[in-house]
Amino acid sequence: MRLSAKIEYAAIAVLELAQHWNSDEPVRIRTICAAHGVPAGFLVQILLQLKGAGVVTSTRGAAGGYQLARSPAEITLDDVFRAIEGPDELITAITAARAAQSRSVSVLLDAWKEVAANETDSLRAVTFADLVERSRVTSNPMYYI
Amino acid sequence: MRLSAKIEYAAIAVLELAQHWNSDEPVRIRTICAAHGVPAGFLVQILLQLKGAGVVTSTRGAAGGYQLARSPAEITLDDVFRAIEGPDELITAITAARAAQSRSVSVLLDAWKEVAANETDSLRAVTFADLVERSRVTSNPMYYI
DNA sequence: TGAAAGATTGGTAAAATACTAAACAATCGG
DNA sequence: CCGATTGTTTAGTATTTTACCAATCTTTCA
Repeated sequence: MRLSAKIEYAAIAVLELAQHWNSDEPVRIRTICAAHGVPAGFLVQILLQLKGAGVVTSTRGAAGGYQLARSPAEITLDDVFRAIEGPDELITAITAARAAQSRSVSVLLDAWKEVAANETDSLRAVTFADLVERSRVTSNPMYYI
Repeated sequence: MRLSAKIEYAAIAVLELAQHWNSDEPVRIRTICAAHGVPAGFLVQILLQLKGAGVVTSTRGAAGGYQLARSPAEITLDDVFRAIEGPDELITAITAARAAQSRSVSVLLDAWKEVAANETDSLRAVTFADLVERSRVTSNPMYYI
């Protein structure tokens, strides 16, 4: 389980948007950067990718910004992961290429696939509504509206 | 779940050694390369790393080579993973650094850790004895002594 | 002693990562 | 309609990681 900075920032950004889900006003990139110290230029790319994957929507112009494309309950860590990393496939490229030649390597390939499937399951198990809820129930001196 | 070529080769090599577990003779690098098309120079490094992690042992000199350090039943995919990638920690470096400042990010950190723990569990669930066994029970026209 | 194996060191080309910068386009308040 | 404010797009780049190769050294056994 290796997380790139890009994915970590993406999750932080989506979580921030999830906390503003009740508000109608879109959240500006600048706001997210200020809140979590994410490099602004980098976040631009990340949000564009999330938008391309249908996770967030954007509003242009003054008073513009980003919002979640759907309810936080319908967005999982897996959605963010796939938006940034692309599909789960072709990751075991070397093993897959040799599986046809060797019975034992093909068994190994199946094992890797099983592990990957498990990972997807546990990423799907976590919604951003969960995360928002968890951060509320624990004692927290800070409020958002 | 991203697998580097290094990890894939490592797993293939360990599996090859697992299949020779009954034999007393160590397996040469050249043999593994010939069997699975692993780049020889690269495999040298990989086996050294596996040796450093205590997964394999080596015998120098003529008729030397590599062997598993313990029974295939006691070696899991997780062992290979950790040997190559290092410990599971500090992978969520960015999120971890910001967790102290923000309640919500700290909740996110916990979620990432949970996913990582699940991955470790499923990697630990697969032993190389399992893999050898699976490759035997399925119909296979090729034999290894 | 000399061939055959691993051990160690040092490199390196290519790709990925983690950004930065700048010009562009859309929106809205006045 | 103007201009400030926001997102959009494209291009570039420094750094790091990846995936190796090569050469030299050390150990072992016949």
